[in-house]
Amino acid sequence: MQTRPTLKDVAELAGVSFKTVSRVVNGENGVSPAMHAKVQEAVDTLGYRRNHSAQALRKSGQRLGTIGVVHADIANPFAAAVHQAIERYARDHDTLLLSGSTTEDVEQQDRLVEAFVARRVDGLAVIPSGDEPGPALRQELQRGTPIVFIDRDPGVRADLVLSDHRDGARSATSHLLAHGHTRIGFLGSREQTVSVQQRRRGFDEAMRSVDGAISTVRTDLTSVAVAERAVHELFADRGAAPTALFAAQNLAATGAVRALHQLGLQHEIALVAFDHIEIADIVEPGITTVPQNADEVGRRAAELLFARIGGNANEAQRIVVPVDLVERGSGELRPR
Amino acid sequence: MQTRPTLKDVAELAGVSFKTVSRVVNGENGVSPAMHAKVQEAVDTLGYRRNHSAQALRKSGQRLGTIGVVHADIANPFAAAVHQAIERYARDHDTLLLSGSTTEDVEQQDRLVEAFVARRVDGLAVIPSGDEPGPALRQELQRGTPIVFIDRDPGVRADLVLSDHRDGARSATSHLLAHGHTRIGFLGSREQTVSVQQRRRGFDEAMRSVDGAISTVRTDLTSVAVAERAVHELFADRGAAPTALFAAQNLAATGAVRALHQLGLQHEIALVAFDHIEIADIVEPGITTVPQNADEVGRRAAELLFARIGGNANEAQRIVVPVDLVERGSGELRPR
DNA sequence: CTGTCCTCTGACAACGTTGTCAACCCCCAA
DNA sequence: TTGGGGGTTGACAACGTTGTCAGAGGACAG
Repeated sequence: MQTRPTLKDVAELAGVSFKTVSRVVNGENGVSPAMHAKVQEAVDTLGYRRNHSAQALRKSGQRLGTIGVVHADIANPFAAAVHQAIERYARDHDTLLLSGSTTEDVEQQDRLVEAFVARRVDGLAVIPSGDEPGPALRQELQRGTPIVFIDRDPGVRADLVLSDHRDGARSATSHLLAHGHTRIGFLGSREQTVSVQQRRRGFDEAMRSVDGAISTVRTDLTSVAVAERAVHELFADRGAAPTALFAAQNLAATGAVRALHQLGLQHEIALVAFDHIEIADIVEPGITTVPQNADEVGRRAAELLFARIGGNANEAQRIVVPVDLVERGSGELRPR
Repeated sequence: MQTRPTLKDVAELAGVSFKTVSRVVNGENGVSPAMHAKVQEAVDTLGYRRNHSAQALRKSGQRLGTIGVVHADIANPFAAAVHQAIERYARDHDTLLLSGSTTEDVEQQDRLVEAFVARRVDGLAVIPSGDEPGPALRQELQRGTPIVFIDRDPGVRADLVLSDHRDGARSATSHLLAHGHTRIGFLGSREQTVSVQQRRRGFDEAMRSVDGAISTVRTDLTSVAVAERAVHELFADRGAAPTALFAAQNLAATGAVRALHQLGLQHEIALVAFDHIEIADIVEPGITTVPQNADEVGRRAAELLFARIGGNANEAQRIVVPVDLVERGSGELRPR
C-alpha cells in the first residue's frame, strides 16, 4: 500500500494552505465558494481520506466513534445475534465495532482488551470468558473505562445484561418434573462458564424441590459432536438412564437432539433446551425451548454502554432479560 | 473516560526522559537493568498503555495490524463461520479485525469502507453487497489497497474466494431431475445478489438439459418467514405446483422446510438446499444439502489478503471452492 | 595520564490533524 | 479619505509516539 495523500498534498495541488483544506474537508464555514470548489476538486482528484489516527491523536481524550466487542465465540448464533443488535444501535450513534473472539480463553480476552484499549475505543462490550476477568480487564474496570458485560456475570461490579439463566433453567426443569419425570439429565457446556453455572443452579433448585428426584449431570459438552457422544453414552444402559433431558446450551441441545434421533428415542425421552434452536418447530417432535432474546440483550447492553460513554456515572446496573418456555412437544413427553 | 497516562507521565514519575520509557515499553535494548526496573515500576503503577493512534501516525505507511471485514449480513451463519475462519488466521498474524455489516446496502458498504480506510487498515475483506462496488470501494481498488472479496463476484478484477455456486446448483438440480422430477421450483433470496444469480444460472442450465422440464421461480425470499409464505402460496394449487424444490440459500431453505412440514408435504415434495443447515440430519426426512465450506473459504481469503498486504503484486486470483451434494433423504424423494 | 570507544541517556524532529490566533483584504460608514 | 469591522486565509503549536543524533560518562588500551 503506497502512502496516501495528506492535507498537505491536497493543499499543494490546490495552491492553498493545508488549513484551508482541513476546513473544507470538515465542512467548516468561513470558506469562500470559489475556494471551496477549488479545494474540493483537488480532494476528489487525489482521493483524499482523512487519517483517523492523526485526528484521534489531535483530539485525544474525546470520543472517536469506535467500540470494542469481545466475544467468547462469535460463531455461536446467540453471540452473532447479539453482535448484530449492538451494531444496529452503534450505527445510529455513528460508531464502528472492533471485534474479536477469545475461544473462551481469559488470556486471549486480556490480549483483546489491551489491543482495543491501545486503539482508544470509547468503550467495551464483553461476553466474558472464564469466571473472572484477567488483569488487563480488571485494570480498565478500575480506570472507569466504559464497559458492559453481556450474558455472563463477570464476578465484579459492572454494568451487566443477561438472560435470566437461573429462572429459565428452573422453569425448564420444573416443566419436566411437572410432566412426571423424576430422573432428569443435565447437559452443560463449559463448566467454567458462569451462565452455565447459573443454569445448573436453577436446575438443582428445581430438582431439590421434589422428593426423590435424581439428577444425572454431564458437563463440558463444548461442541455438538461431544454432546452427541455424551447422550449416546448416557443411554447405553437404559435402566439407569434419565427419562428426560435438560440441555443447558444451544450446541449441547443440538447434539442431544441428534443423538436422540439416532437412537430412535425422540418420542420417549423428554427434552427441553435452553436458547434458540433454528428449526425447533420442524423436527418431530418439536423441541420445547427456553429461548434467549438476543436482540433485547444486545440492545440493552448497547444502551448501557453508550450511556456510560456519554458520561453516566451512576452505580453499575444489572439488567436481567426474562426468558419464557415455549412448548413444542419434546418437553411434554411423559415417562413410560 | 479521563485522560490516560502518556510516556511523559510515566517519565515524570520515574524521573527519566520519556524516550527512555519508550525504549522500555518497546523492549529495545540499550537500557541498563536498574533503569529498566525503575521505569517498569512506573509503567505498572500508572497502568500505561501505548496510544495506538500516535504510534500509527508516527509509522504511517507501515502496517498496523488491523484489517477490516465488511459483511453483508453478519448474522447469517455462513458469514459468521467465515468471519471466525478469518479471525483465526489473522490472530496468527497479530492482526485485529474491524467489522461491520451492510444489511446488503451498497451505500452502507461504502460508508464502512471509508471508515475502515480512515483508520488505515492494512487491508479489507468484503462480502460484497449489490452487483457492483460503490465509488469509495472502487477507488480503493484502484489505489491498490489490499482487498479480497468473498462469496460473491464483485464484478471487478480483484482477489476473490467463493464457493462453486453455479456447479453446486447445477448438480443439486440434476440430482432432482435424475430422481424423475420435471417440475422443479427455485427458491432464491435477493435477486441482486451475485452468488444467487450464479445459483440460478446453474439451476437453469440443468433444467434446460432436460426436455420438458418446467421451472417455477420465486426470488427475493430474504427471510425465513418470507420464504415460508412463498412455499405456502406455491402449493395452494397442487395441480400446477412443482414436485421438487431447490432452495438456493440457507434462510430460504429453512423457510421451505418449515412450510413443507406445516403442509405435511415433507415426504412428498423433494427438496435440496444450498448451504449448511444445522440439523439437516435430524428432521424427517433428512435434508439433502449442498453445503458450503465456510472454513475453507475464510481461510483461503485470509491467505490471499495477507499475501497482498505482504506485498504480493501478482495478478488478481480467483479461488473457487468446490461443493458436494450430501444425500439425506429429502432430495431422493421421487414424484408420485 | 590521555585518547578512544562503547554504553547509556536525552534532546529534538516528524508523522497528519485540529484549535488558536494573527493577518489580510475589502466594504462601508463617518 | 480614513478607520473600523467582518469575512477569509494562513502560520503555528500541540496531540503521543518513534527514529536520529548527539552528549555524558565510564572502561580500557596505549
